[in-house]
Amino acid sequence: MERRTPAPESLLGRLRRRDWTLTAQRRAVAEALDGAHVHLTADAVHRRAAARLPEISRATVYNVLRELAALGEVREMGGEGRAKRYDPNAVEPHHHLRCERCGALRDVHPHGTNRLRLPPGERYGFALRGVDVVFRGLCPDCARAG
Amino acid sequence: MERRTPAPESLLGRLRRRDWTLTAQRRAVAEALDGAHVHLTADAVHRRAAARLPEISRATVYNVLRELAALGEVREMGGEGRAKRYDPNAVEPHHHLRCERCGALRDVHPHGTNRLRLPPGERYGFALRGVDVVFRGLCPDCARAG
DNA sequence: ATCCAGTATTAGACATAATCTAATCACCGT
DNA sequence: ACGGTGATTAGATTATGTCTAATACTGGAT
Ligand SMILES: [Mn+2]
Ligand SMILES: [Mn+2]
Ligand SMILES: [Zn+2]
Ligand SMILES: [Zn+2]
Repeated sequence: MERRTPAPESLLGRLRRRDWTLTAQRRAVAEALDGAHVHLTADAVHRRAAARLPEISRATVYNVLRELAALGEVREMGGEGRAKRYDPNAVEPHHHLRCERCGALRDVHPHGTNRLRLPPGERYGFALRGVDVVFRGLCPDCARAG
Repeated sequence: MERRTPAPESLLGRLRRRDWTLTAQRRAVAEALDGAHVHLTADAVHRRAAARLPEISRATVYNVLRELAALGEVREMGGEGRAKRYDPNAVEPHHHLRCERCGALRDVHPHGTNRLRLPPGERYGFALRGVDVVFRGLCPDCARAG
């Protein structure tokens, strides 16, 4: 019998509970972001949001993404040289698997992350807040393409 | 008695052994990069290189950094914020500790990295090439500053 | 030493991602 | 309706990185 975590509440659901004005534009952005394994660029979010709300501006999409990241509701991920990607899955802790060629990201839950320790001599006085693990590789599409 | 790994050969030393034309510009870039815990942006590399060789162009710095990364002599790191950073320490495997506020990076050698495993069901057909571990926190300077 | 072919370097144009600015708009309480 | 607050907007601006086509340099052959 497999243990299943209950499906986490959607981003939009979490936002409704917040004291945060939920405008049409902000709803469109939240809906564009939602889903599993979704790690869109700001530009892709804008395309999706504009499909529902054609007059939404690029500036608003950037504004809203920045605010959601500041609120801790989405995770902003530096795209290894490409555009940043936005991860709506900020509730369930997880790590990532990234294609070195096309930048595609998958959510993963690797074993052994709780064993990671920084030796005392290598803390350099930092106040630690977390650790990110990124597996690198080639996705099936890119492996075929060379 | 502490076990010490022998000091790894410098980037410049490794490059001399390569079949790779070592021009004045390339030497200036390699010297700008060299050192422990050094993770400079392309722009910072250019400033340092230009201090020695004032006529070196931005294009050349970008060209050389790209080539060194392709040769595997420096590691190109997507700098969670904006500009990529270049790590001359490509020989000794290591991971990083990053300040979430100012972006400062230190080299670290955490325990437990060899225990990291991706469950078979989460490989998504990727050909794995490695794993990066980044500890996040606040450096002493930023902790003081708020 | 000179020449040549291939390579490296260069300035500046171009491209892309992201932010900023200042004007306008929408919503809410009165 | 009015006014104030905050959200949205187009477009300018900044930051980072790539590309192009002309020039300079390098190393080998003679
Ligand atoms: Mn994710
Ligand atoms: Mn490093
Ligand atoms: Zn790929
Ligand atoms: Zn810091």
